[in-house]
Amino acid sequence: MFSKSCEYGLRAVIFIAEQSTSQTKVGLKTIASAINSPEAFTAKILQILTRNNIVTSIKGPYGGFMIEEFRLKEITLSEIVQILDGDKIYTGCGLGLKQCDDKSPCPLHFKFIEIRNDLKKMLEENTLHDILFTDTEKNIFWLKT
Amino acid sequence: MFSKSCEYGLRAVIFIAEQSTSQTKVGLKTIASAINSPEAFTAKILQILTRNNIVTSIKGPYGGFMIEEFRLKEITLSEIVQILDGDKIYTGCGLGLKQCDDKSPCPLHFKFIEIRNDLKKMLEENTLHDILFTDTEKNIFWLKT
DNA sequence: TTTATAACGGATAAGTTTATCTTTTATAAA
DNA sequence: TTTATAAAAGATAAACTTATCCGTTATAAA
Repeated sequence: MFSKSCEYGLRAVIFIAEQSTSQTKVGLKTIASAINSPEAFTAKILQILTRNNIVTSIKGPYGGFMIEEFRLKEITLSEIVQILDGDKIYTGCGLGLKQCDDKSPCPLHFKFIEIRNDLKKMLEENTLHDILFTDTEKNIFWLKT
Repeated sequence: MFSKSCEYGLRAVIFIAEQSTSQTKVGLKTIASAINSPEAFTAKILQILTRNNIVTSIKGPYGGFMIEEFRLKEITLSEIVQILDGDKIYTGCGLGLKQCDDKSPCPLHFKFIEIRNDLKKMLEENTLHDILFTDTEKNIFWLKT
């Protein structure tokens, strides 16, 4: 569904968001080991997310990554996916055709948009805050592994 | 969503299916140019689909690819996708976690399976016959381009 | 039986994504 | 101000996907 970059990126952001709720800034090593991702590669992804104002980075000793609290209710999963994977997941034809739309649809077109719109809607509707505070206890598990 | 291989494969199969309804066997060149895909690469994909009994191939002069009529109502999009892309699209976690399931779900788990199940259902419910004979006139367009 | 045709199969190349390494830049604390 | 620390940035490598090339095999028609 998503690229590796995007998967790591989502995991990293969710982890950082979790920590940020207790004002805790986290470093790269901590993040990578928590979400089980390759460190250097994760660093690259975090750079992109920093440039795109999803996370805030602080250099130097006691530095690390964080997300400002008020941002938790603003940032949607959709934004993160768009930054890391572009919008091919939203706009592309299921069969990879360039000239496929409502007017001249491929054989799968209408069946596809339905599902894609659901995905899009889900990603747009869920902010980091939603992810952290729905399901309460369940969603911490993956930090432990 | 799908890999290039899978996109080309789906297009090729749908095209061959279309031609097969009028007992017409089609060659590689015809297929590749009809669906606008690289010839040699498409050949590889058709080999896989032949080995997996999706299409039937006939070698030699007047040879080509076809799908037996009774198979049109048996072959689902799901089968084709599984052969070409495996089942990562059905089974993988949205965040790429290995240990993610109903028992210990990642933060996106339940929101994800819903959409993935819809996709799965759609692919499983649609046979080649369905693709060819719903939407009638609309679905021929892409042969012309 | 020979010839031409078209799919098959193996090897190889190009392109992209994933991943690592090394140097630079910023900054907090001594 | 110096030192240690941690992110940023650039270069490079490994792995995978996409794509092409070429010799082999099967087969229909002459």
